Amino acid sequence: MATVTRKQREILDRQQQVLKVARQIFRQRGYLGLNMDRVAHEMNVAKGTIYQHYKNKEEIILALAVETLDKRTAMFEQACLFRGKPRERMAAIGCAAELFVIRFPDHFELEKVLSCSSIIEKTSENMQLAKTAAELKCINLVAGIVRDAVASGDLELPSEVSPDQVVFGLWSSTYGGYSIMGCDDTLRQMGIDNGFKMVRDINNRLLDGFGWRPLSTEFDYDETYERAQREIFAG
Amino acid sequence: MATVTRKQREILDRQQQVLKVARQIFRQRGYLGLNMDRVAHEMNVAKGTIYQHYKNKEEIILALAVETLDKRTAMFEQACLFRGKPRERMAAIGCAAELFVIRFPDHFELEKVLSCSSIIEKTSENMQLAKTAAELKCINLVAGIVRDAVASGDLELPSEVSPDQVVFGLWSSTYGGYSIMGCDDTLRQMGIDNGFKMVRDINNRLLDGFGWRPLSTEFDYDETYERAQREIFAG
DNA sequence: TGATTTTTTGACGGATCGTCAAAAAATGGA
DNA sequence: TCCATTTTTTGACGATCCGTCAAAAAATCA
Repeated sequence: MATVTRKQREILDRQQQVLKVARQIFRQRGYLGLNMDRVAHEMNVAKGTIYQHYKNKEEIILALAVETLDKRTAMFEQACLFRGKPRERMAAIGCAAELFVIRFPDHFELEKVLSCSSIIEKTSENMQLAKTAAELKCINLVAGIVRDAVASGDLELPSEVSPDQVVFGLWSSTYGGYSIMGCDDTLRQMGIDNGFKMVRDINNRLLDGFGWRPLSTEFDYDETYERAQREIFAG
Repeated sequence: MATVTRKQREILDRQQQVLKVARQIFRQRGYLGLNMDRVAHEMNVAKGTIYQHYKNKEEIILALAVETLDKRTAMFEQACLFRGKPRERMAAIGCAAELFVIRFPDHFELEKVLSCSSIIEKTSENMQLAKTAAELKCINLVAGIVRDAVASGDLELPSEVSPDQVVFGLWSSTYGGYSIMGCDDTLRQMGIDNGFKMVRDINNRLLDGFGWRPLSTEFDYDETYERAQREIFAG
C-alpha cells in the first residue's frame, strides 16, 4: 500500500514537474516555442516519458490553464468573503480578476491559444471538462453575488433578465477588455493608458445600466477596490 | 508598360488566389491544418511560388484577417448611413457586427489565432500595421457616432470620460461576448441560448450606464435592429 | 534567334511530431 | 540475496512540415 502510494506520488510529482517546466518555457517562448523535446530535455528525461503523462503539448497547455484557473477560483473565493454590500463584493471580485492577470500573466496567453479550435481539438475530452468545471466554479461564485443583490433588493431585474445575464455581461467585457489590452496596440492608438482602470469603469457602467445600487455615480468603488486590495490580497 | 501592368495584375491575381485557397483550407482544417504544401498543392503550383507571395502561413492568416476586416469596415460604413438618432445608428452598428460574424464565420477564428503572441510574432511589421489600420477605421466610425451623440446632447459624458472609453467598452463586451459564444460551451452550461441577443442586451445596458438617451428602458432598440437589418442589409 | 533576366520548381537539410521495440528499473517470491 | 516477471524509461525512427536555394523553365529583350 505504502509503496503504491509512494509510486503514485512520484508520478503525480512528475506531472507537476512537467507543468512547472512547461509553464516556464511557454512564458518565455510561447506556443510555438514549447515542444516536447524541449520539455524532456529541461527535465533530464526522455521524450517518451513526457508522453506518458500528456498526450501532446496542447494537453499540457490545457492542463496549465486548469492549474491557473484553480488559482483564480481561490482568489475569487477570497473576494467573496469581502465585507460589504453585494456590489462591493462584486468590486472585490473585479479586484481579484485584476490581481489574477497580474500574478499569472501567462494565463491569458494560454486562454488565447486554447481558444483556437484546431488546437483545443487535439486535447482530451476529460481535460476539457476539467477546464469547463474550473470556469464554472468561478462563474457560480460571481452569480452568487448577483443573486444576493437581487435577494437584498439592491438589484431589481426585470423578469426577462436572469442573473446569469449579468454575469455574462461582466465576463464578456472583462475578458474582451483584457484581451484587447494584452495583444493589441490598437489600444495605444486609441490613447488609452490604464487598461485595468478602463475595464473597471466599463464594468461599473454596465452594472449601473442594470440599476444595481448603489450606482457608481453615488458611491466610490475605487475606494472599495483599494480596500479590497489591502484587506484581502495584502502581500 | 501594358505588359508590366498585365504581369503585375497576374501577380496580384495569384495573391488573391492564394488567399482564396488558404481561407478554404483554414475554414475546413483550422490553423494546424493549414500548411504551405497544402496550399501549393491545391493551387497546382510549387511551394516556392507561395513563398514568393507570403513569407509563411501566419502571414497568410494575417492577410486573411485584413481582408475580412475590410469587409467589416464596409458594413460599418453602411450602418453609419442609418437614419435615426446616434444611439439608433449605434444599434445599426451592432446589427452590422452581428451580420459580419455570421457572414464571415472564419474571421473570429482568424482573430483568435492571431491573438497568440508567438504566432503574430512570425508576421511582418507591415501586415500588422495594415491590420491595425483596418481596425482603426472601424473604431473611428464607431467613435464618430459617440461624438455625434455628445454633440447632440443625447450623451453627457463627465469630463474624465472620453468618447473612446465608450467605444472601448462596446468593443470589449462585443469582442468578449462573441469570443465566449464561439469557443466555449461554458455558455451552454450557463443556460444561454441566443448569444447574439445577449450581447445586444449587454451593450444596451452598458450604454444606459453611460446615460446615452434614449435609454433602452424607454426605447425599443430590438425594433431598431430589425429595421437596420431590413433597410441596410437586405438580401 | 539567341542572350539575358525573371520566375518557377521541387529536392533538401532541419525541426518537431508521436510511436514503439529494446533496455533499464522496480517488484516480488523463493 | 537472487532471479523471474512486470513496469517504466529510453531514444532511434518514420512521418510531416518548415523555409531555402540551385537548377530548370519561361519571359523579355536586342
